[in-house]
Amino acid sequence: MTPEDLAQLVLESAHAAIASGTLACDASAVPADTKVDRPKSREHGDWASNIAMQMAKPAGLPPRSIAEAVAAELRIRPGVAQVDIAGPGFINVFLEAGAAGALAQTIVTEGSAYGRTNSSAGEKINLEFISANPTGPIHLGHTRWAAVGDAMARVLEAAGAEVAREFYINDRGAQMDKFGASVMAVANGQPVPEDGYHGAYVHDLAATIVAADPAITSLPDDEQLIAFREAAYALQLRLQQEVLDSFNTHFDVWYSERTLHESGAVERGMDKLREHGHMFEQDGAVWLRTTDFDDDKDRVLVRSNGELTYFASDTAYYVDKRGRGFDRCIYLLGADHHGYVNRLRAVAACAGDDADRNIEVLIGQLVKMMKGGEEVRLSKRAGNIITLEDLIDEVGVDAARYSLIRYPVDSPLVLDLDLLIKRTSENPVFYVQYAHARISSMLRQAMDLGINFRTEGFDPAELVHEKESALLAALGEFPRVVAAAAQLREPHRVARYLEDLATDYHRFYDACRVLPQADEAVTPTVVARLMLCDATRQVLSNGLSLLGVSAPERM
RNA sequence: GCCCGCAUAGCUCAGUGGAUAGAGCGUCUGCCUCCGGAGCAGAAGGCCGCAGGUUCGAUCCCUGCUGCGGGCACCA
Repeated sequence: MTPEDLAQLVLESAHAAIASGTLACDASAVPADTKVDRPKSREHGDWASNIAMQMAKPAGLPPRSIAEAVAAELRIRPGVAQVDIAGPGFINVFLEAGAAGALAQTIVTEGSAYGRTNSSAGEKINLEFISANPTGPIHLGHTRWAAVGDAMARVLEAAGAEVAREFYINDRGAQMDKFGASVMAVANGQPVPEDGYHGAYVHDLAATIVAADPAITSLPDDEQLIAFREAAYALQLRLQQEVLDSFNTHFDVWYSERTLHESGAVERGMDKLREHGHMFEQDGAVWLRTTDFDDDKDRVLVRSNGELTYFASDTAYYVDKRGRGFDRCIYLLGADHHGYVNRLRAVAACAGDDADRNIEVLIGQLVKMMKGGEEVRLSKRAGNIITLEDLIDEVGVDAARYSLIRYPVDSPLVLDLDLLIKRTSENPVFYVQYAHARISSMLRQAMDLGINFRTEGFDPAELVHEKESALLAALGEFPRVVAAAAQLREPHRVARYLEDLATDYHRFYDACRVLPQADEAVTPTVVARLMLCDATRQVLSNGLSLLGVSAPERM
């Protein structure tokens, strides 16, 4: 029995108590939905319901008497072993061992599908993250979203949402020219312009480009600038894509700002805004009156010199996303962009959308790296910027992703590189992966011993040990953890859950012998415990997969 | 000045209205003739920043204050 099944029984019981007259109130006092929680202390039961407190006010009855009436109905429901009332009106439920234990087989049968729900079904989400300029490597400022954004997409999909991961390429405007000029200067042995790009990577780009096309430096300056700009753009973009691929972060759409302009999307976006009457002209510029919707000041779309602002592209891009059928456009931005939140929301409102529904801007605080007790400021590769590639080289993909994902994004993050390369319990990713490897090892041995627990008569009622029922309860929570992580846009919940699950497993392992020793027989207990182990392994694997972290069978 | 976020154990941090507020590290004490000790059990350690409010009940929601971080372009 899953916790969701039990919650249904609780609702059923409440309605039954009213129908039979033992609970003297209207059926409308029963909430439409309810859930059961794991009590902090196991002595309180396997699961607890607070439905009596929820109903107290609408029913106009004391919570304890409601609890008594609901409990009486619950007691006669199948799978329920014992029901107690405690404190102000908690209903504590003990499940029959067979009902609780059956979950192990359910999980093994469902396999990688266990944990998937349709709690976010029907949502069509555009998830934009990173969107680094193609003028340099993916750096530390992008890494948090590279991991969290990707995990969020996976979690949303597991909750049934349709998700497009999108990367917006700012390949237009003055910065691109400065980028091209910088590479060109280096290639010609000249100093990089003051306002250009000075990273060491510019030298690598120049060298690669000249090696591929030695004649490039013989072109006239104006042609050469364009040639370098385009070659460097293509090369740098490919490098970004490669490093993100190696980081297990894959995008469905790489959206070029240039194509936005070439396709007429900018004009269409402006038309849409004009249509809703929030555009105006002043001082020779065209403005969007974002102050109609909570922005601090109005924003310029077309400068007095006739050039389109970056903001004009942003608005067009938003309108374009909506035109492609996404009803939720999620933006993942760094804290240094938090000033954009109100203006982006205002854009949605100016386009006639609901800023609370159609657009969501999530802000992540910044990331620092520490090593040897000091902040890391220098990159091996790029000179003055720490790159994602540096981080991967330093600690590996799994440790990097996991440690970036396991914290909520709304507080600043400090990565301790010394800790992340440690293969000890100080490093949570190894703690979780170790549990998976440990179980995998045991299952291999079971196979060597010829124990086929999947086909050998599983009796769920064997799983009666306190540590076994604690583990089962934890396993039962996985689907709702994933659903909550999706709904709240907080993939770190999955990581924290996995750490708790690993702890519950290790406790079980410590208390309960699984495999038969020496010449002992294969008992029903052995079979049942192996099923429980495999169920745990499956959930650890499913959870790690949602984070884009590997689940090793040996380590 | 205005806007956003944060404040929980010595340190790094979980905990989106429920029972005795948790984990890791650090400190102290135990557990491998036995399935992976990369593990487990226990001890010590707290004005959940301060003050009000809402609630049967607040670390959680609201207001004010204090402290810290970030942001306020006809830049990209």
